[in-house]
Amino acid sequence: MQLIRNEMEKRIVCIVGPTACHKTECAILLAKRIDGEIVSADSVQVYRGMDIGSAKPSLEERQGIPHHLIDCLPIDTPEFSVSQFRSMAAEAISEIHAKNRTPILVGGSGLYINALTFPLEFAVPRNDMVRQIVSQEYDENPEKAFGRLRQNDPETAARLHVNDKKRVVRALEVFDCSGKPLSAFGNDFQNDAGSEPPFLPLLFGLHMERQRLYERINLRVDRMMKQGLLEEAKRIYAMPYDRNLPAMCAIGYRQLFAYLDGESSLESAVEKIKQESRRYAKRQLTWFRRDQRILWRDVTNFEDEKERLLDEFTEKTQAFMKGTCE
RNA sequence: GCCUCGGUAGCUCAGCUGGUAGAGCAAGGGACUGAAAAUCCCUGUGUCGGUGGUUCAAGUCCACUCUGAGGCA
Repeated sequence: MQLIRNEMEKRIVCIVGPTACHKTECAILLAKRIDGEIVSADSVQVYRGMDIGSAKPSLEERQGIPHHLIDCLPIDTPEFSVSQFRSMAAEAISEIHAKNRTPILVGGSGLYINALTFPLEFAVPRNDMVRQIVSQEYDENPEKAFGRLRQNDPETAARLHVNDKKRVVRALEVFDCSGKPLSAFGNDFQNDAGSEPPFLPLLFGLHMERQRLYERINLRVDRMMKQGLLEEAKRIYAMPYDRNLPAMCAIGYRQLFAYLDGESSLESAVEKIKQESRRYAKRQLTWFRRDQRILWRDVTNFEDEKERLLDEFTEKTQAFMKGTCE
């Protein structure tokens, strides 16, 4: 009995997909129908002050539905990462469960979704000192550094490319800190090794015709500019933040900072934002496409079909939460 | 009407004296384990404007033709 109860408490609904694909609206509509609360899985919406560029839903758009993991960090947070996201999101989800409501995890940061739905360990915390040493080692001779990885962690080396500095350095950092290869931590989200994931997800994926998606992205960027994205970027630009902070690299802001630096025209910065957003959407699709758990729905004609779509999502969610699905 | 220079990948263009075409950008696909809106890898067949001709062989030479830009009358 206790077992079943715990099982129930681990269930969450997820809505994933590329940027500008109606995830936000869909999640809010679903939340209203099933008495849910929304947990954002978005690596930029966590930052306060990055509202327009990260496409945060306004209070009005949220329609009274509680949103978690939005606006919970200042921009100059140097070390926010997946594992912190996971513990904060896990806490939010538990609170929602405790209220007997349904958590709806929605967002486009694929790794964040996986951190909550696959048994990833993140066992070895980041170590800046070691990372710096290894990074230097890599800069001096990438081939040699990669050779050392191949020797100590052939499995991870086989997965990575020499040029992928971030990952090669991180893998060596893990080895140097723990004495164990990264691959020995045995968490693999392609075919999990049998250990328990933090939560049991029902995954809905939204997609649409590529051309339509790109149109929507372009239009949304234009709308953001009208809503004052430049002013928002200026406000952040005026602060003495380190340009290498994760938040400062976000699409929309980075390109406008380049404009404010005098490196490009405003027009070309806006074009760049659109292009980078389109490429981002493509990468998101690549990420989510390989996830066999996702139930995909075409939302090319979202406006016409949303009632029917929501009916289906509602029904599937209710069955899933009761445990009669699967 | 005449002269000149163009028309080659989605775009901008290379292609020497004939041997069935290649760069940049765009685009597409993939990877992803404490930076993930980040980071990295892979991918170039296209009526060489059209028709005919010369040639063993034509993007390349010739003729005609369509079309764009500029110049001269």
